[in-house]
Amino acid sequence: MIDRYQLRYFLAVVDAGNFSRAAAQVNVTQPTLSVGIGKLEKGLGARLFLRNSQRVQLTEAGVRLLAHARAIEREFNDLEGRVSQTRPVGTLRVGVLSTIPIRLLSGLVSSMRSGGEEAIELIEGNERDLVGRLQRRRIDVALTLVRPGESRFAVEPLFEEGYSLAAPAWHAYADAGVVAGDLLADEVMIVRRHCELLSETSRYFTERGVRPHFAFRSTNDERTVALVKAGLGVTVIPDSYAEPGLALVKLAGFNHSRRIGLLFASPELAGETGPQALQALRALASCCAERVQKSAVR
Amino acid sequence: MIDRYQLRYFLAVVDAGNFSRAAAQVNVTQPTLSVGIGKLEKGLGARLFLRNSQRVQLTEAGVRLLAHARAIEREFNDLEGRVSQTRPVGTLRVGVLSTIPIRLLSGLVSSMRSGGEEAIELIEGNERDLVGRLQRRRIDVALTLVRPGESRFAVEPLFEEGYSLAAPAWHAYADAGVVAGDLLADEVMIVRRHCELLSETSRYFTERGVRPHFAFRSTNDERTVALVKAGLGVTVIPDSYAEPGLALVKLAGFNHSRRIGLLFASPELAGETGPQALQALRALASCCAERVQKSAVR
DNA sequence: TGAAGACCATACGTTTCATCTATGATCGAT
DNA sequence: ATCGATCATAGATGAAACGTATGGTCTTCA
Repeated sequence: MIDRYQLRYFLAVVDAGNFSRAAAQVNVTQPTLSVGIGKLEKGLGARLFLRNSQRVQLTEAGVRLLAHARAIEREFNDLEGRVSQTRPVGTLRVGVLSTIPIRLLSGLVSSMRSGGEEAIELIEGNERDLVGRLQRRRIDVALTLVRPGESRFAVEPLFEEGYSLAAPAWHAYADAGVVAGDLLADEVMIVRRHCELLSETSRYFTERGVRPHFAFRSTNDERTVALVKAGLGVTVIPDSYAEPGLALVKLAGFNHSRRIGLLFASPELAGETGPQALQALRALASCCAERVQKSAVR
Repeated sequence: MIDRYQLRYFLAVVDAGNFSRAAAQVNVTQPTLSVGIGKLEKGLGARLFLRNSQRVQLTEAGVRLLAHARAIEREFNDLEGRVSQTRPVGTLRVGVLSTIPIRLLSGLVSSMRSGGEEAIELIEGNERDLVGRLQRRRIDVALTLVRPGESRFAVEPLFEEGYSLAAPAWHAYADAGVVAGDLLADEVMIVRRHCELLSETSRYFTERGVRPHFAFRSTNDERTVALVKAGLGVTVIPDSYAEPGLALVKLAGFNHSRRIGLLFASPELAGETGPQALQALRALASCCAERVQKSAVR
């Protein structure tokens, strides 16, 4: 049965003119889009594109599909816009990367609660998820990773941070500052399954001949931190998770960092316009400034 | 993101008036439909049904969704009907249960090839799949399981068959006729993963204290038969898979059978109307008659 | 009032499949 | 020839759709 995502892929190819750009447009990789179009074609029993070199061209069946596909996508978007519970005006919908500690947002939330009648709504998700929501205007702003070449959205960078090995404060390496990866062969580890650097982290250790035992795998960083403090094991985690009782130690040769910032659904929001938006931005900014300061002091 | 299947569930509930009947209508279980509706509601951020006892009632958001959902489903159906490659008129689209041996269909195909200008098109699928295609008129007739209370489609029963243990012809039990399940403790087995009786089969053996070693798991019955004949192991399979070199032995106490027949997308097809349909039916019927005969001789 | 039945929700395990990474094939251009 | 651009294919993985089992809440009826 034909599914929605296949139509989105199809429309993206029509818009973009080739598979690779289309894949970027819908935030998937090129092979993913390729098999998606393949499934659609098989499902319909008709080729949709002529894959000449240098250009894809709609077949007759493709042209026929196009009208339907556009109609369906428009209707879906309508639906998502209109059926949802009408939120109070002045509500800022903020997407939050799920690998960002909620502690960073407490300040924002409380300042909004005390600061007037504007409301705020938080939506968690991974990077792809959030970008998708931004594109479809389901959120107004996202607190997420900022990639170097970001061109789809207006950006306001907030801070950059590294990753460290997190261990309980009483751990042998707690005060070391830096530790070499290959010394960690006997450490029990905890896997943060949704970490942006999951594959890089595992490569880092395997390259150093370390095959750690994993005591826990979770997508909940707050739980992970609690278990690290309790002594179950150690983990690799962004520096902003620093908190009392948790020691953060740099891993020698693990030189990754991430840039966190705000992505805006519409460029106008990025300016100084919109009282509630402005207020929220300021709150976030000050909040992050604090954090960076703490981290430096650490 | 809202997906097509969720809208189908939603429409089914609106049509059927309660979740259980709706689930039957879209060929899923009630819990499956329940969580599907739940996802849709969470995705929209609004309740769609008031679950009063005895009746579900549309909320305001539900009413708003209804129009969009109907429009989208209509458009999807249109699309599937119109965009597909126009097949030559007179083509009979036959759905075939994937656990039915293709050998049964060879006769049909060759008789169609020699029998005039009518064409035939075969579509494989499991039971749910085929029922879905029938309902959406993507196939004209399905050669599949016939359930006792079938009321959605016109039915033409063809034959009933049991299941047997399939072993190579030189196997110790090959000429036994019947064998007790608990004697098979040391047999290597092959799992037919899409078998309708997979869970019943595994229960049959566990109840008799048999925990077989599985040498192969496949969804391809022709490969399975080939491997059984080659001596890799034994398997439980419908009797119609009988062929030279393969011994079929009844399992004592394993008294399951399946009824195979034709389900028709439209009642008119079930009659004597339609020259090419008629011809195809006769071919199938005679084909199956042959098979039953062979099986009796076995 | 208590047992039974109809109905929906939840928990948990399994399987499917959308997606990823890695790699190959094809074609133009330099 | 080689490189870069493009799409296809293969294999692995993780998310989620789905089924089975079960529990809770009504209504009905003895």
